[in-house]
Amino acid sequence: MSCCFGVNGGEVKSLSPEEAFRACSGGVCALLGDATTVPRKLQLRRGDRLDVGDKQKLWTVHDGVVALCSSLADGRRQIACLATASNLLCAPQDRDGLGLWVEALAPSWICELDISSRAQSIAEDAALGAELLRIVQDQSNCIYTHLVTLGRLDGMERVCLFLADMAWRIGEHRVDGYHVRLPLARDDIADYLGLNAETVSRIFSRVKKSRLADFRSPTEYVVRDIEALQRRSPIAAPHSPSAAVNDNLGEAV
Amino acid sequence: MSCCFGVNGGEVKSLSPEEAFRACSGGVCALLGDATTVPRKLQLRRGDRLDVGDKQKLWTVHDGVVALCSSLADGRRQIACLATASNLLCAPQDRDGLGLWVEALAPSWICELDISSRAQSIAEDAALGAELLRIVQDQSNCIYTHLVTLGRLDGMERVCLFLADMAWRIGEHRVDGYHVRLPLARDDIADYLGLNAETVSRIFSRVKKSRLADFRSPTEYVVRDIEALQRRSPIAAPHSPSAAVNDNLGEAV
DNA sequence: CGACGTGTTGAGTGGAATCAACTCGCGTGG
DNA sequence: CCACGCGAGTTGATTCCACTCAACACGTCG
Repeated sequence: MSCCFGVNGGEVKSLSPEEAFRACSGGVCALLGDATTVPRKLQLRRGDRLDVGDKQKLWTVHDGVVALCSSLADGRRQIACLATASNLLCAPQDRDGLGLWVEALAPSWICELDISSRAQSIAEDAALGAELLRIVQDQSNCIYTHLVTLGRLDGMERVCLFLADMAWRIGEHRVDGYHVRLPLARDDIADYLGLNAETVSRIFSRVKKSRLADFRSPTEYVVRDIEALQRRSPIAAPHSPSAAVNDNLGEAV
Repeated sequence: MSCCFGVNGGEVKSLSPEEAFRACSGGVCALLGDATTVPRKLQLRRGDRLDVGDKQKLWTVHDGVVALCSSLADGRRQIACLATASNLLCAPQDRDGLGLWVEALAPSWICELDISSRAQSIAEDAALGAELLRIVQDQSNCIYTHLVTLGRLDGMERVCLFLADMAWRIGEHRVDGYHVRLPLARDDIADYLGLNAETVSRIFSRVKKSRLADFRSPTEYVVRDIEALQRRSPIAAPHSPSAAVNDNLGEAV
């Protein structure tokens, strides 16, 4: 079996099936992978896209940031879901008028599993089905929360929620607060939050001025009081400890 | 087993277990219901709410309009998902800071199935798990599309999408076009579309003026050219024939 | 009849988008 | 070494869309 593949022109590290399978032999991959369904381990550069197509696929993010994206005919883009290290991602089915793909927003390592070929197993193996159900539900929860964010929060609330969430997810917790290296560009943040890049930048400035977060550089910020940041948004960050019941952290890998 | 229940003060028709089971013996209810898991058939009035709680529940809408709602502490409400006759509804798990409930937006008949007690069966019965997976995925698709709507469509686009969708779902197709009796109030439409009631009303007026739909009364409109209405939105209506692949119409009941 | 709920319309405001100018860091090449 | 171009981010001026608040229209029901 050949294991070389190109991803929209991106350079993708290729592994032998054995390496790939060994590389990701925990969690879902262990449960779903077998001799015929080998997880593809992919190295993605920022901007690399993976087609969703009509196959049922599953992605495990090992490093970086990967997003579930759609775009309209005129180019408007909306990011529905962000996945960082150890998160799982699964895609809804493509719909008319809605392009749908998975995109790396930063250099990333991910593991792709095409479970279409396992349809038979899923129909027969209850444990497999239950695990898949849990994964789809987790993602559905995540999208649900984000829907409310887009429908009812204003710019400041969305940005504070985002900054707090990123601090929980990828921040380094030191004595003086959470240190975060933002791996996303302003455009990407804007497309995730349903805003535009200039507005995001402006709100970042307001956040800095109000001392809710301290931007050391365009891609680095420090949050001294994450509770205060949280309180600026009426919704709890999906990955905060208090909301951790439903996330899929720690069960992926 | 007692089968009398009150729903937030609403008058709820009570049926004997036998009646209830017989009333909804097709589709999911047949698959999931058994002697111990009897579907509750409920009659709801506009405004009646069903708690989601931490149980895994499933609702089949037989008549009316039922919505999946959340609200923020300050009262802002967002409707994530609308279900009309023969649609299925399942709820994500409740999350911090996000109230979550199922609400009838019009007088409705629904069937509620608490499948928590069947957890064991789900873990063992692959067919059951696969069916549940399909249901959750369908709903996830629906929420996903709506997320993009809220994130990237302007008021006019959202309203035209909504009007076209309702025409497909509950409109009566006559020679002169689709005749629709809107079962939702302006407030509810607004909370679904992430707008406010006055804005919805204003846009309805614009739609009428531009002849995309003809409002005969506040709750009745006729769409002569539904394709033209569709084209005003960059997203296809989830329940239009062209997007029907993913809906759950016809498989419920 | 008047009260009430629901929907419509208008005036004014505010928040985010658009368009444009500018800064900054970085890599390239003269 | 510096000039230059380039991409990313910031900031300002202006516009536009949707929200807020308020008044009014309409149908229903006591």
